[in-house]
Amino acid sequence: MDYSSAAAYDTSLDLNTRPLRLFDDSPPIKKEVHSKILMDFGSQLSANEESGPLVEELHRVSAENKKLTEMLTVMGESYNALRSQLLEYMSKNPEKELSPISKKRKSESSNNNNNTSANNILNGINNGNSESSSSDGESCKKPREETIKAKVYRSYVRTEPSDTTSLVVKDGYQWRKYGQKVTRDNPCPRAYFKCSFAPSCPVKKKVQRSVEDQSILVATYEGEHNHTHPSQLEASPGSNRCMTLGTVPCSTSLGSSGPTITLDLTKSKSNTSDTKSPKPRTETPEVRKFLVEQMASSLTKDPNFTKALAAAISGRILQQNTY
DNA sequence: CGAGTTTGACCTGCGC
DNA sequence: GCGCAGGTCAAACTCG
Repeated sequence: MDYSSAAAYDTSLDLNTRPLRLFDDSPPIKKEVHSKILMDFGSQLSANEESGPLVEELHRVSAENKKLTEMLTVMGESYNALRSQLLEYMSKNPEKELSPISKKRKSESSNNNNNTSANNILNGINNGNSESSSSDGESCKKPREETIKAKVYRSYVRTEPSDTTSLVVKDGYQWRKYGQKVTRDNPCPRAYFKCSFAPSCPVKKKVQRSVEDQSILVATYEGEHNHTHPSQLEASPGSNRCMTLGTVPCSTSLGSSGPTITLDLTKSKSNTSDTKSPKPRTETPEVRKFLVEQMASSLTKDPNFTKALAAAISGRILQQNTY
C-alpha cells in the first residue's frame, strides 16, 4: 500500500477523542504527527517531482484539516462547558431528574433518543460515535437481578450500510447470544448477549441498530467483566484485535465490512480500576499527559493498529474520491 | 458431537 | 386484573 499518498488526504481519523476532551491539557499529538507527515511529504514532493497541483492540493487539504481541527476544538470546549454545568447541576440536585422521565420501563429503549435534555445536548456534540451513559437511564429497570447496580454504558459502532442484518459488535470479548426481540420503538430487532468468556461473568450486552441511522449499531453493556480482557490473555494477532490503550479500551476490527475502530471512551480508566466509582474525572494535567503519551505510544507501536489505520485511511481516500 | 444461534413461550414489571 | 412490552429461557436447529 502506498502510505505516502494517503498523507495528502485528511488522515485524521475521527476517533472522537478530541470532542470528548478527556485530556484537556494534553499536547496536540495527532495534530503534530499529522502536520509532520504533511511537511515531510510536502518537502519530498517538491524535491522529487514538480507536482504542483498535488502540493496545492496538499496545502488545501492541510488548511481544511486545520479548520476542522479548530472546529473540533471549539466543539470540545462547548462540550466541556456543558458537561461541567451538568455535573455541577447534578451535584447540586442529586435527587432530581433532569427531565420528567416517567418510571416507565420504556425509558430504556427511549434513552436512545430522548434520555435527558442535557444528555441530548452532550450527545449532539459528541456526534454519537461513542458516548458514556453511566449515569444511565436504565436505573428504573426491574430489580430482579443485582445488575440493577451494575454500570451501564453504551458504545456506537458504525457498520457497512449494506450490512443491515448483522448485530455483531466486535469488542474483543466472547459473547453468547441468548435472545432476540423486536422492540416497540425500533423495527430492528434487539439482540441479547451474555459474556461467555468466563462462565461466571455477569456482563450482558444488548445490540440494536439505531433508529435514525441503521448503519450504526448501539451496544449497551450492563455490568462489569470479572475477568481480564481476552486479548490480554492471548495476544494472538488476527483479523480482530482488542487492546487497551493505556487506560482507554479500544478495539479494532478488520472484517469484510471494512475496518472498524472502536474507542471505548465511555471508560476513562481500565476495567479493573473503574469498577467502583463512576465519579467524574479528577486526573491532574500530569496524569492526563501521561495517559496521552501512553496511548500514543501504544498506537504507534502496535503493528495491527498501523494496519487498521492504513486500511481506514485507504477507505477514506476511496470515499473522498467518490465525491 | 459440541458450541453457538434461532425463536416461540414464558416471566415479570408497569400503567391503566 | 388485564394487557403491553422488555427480558429470559430452553428446545430445536445449524454449523464446523
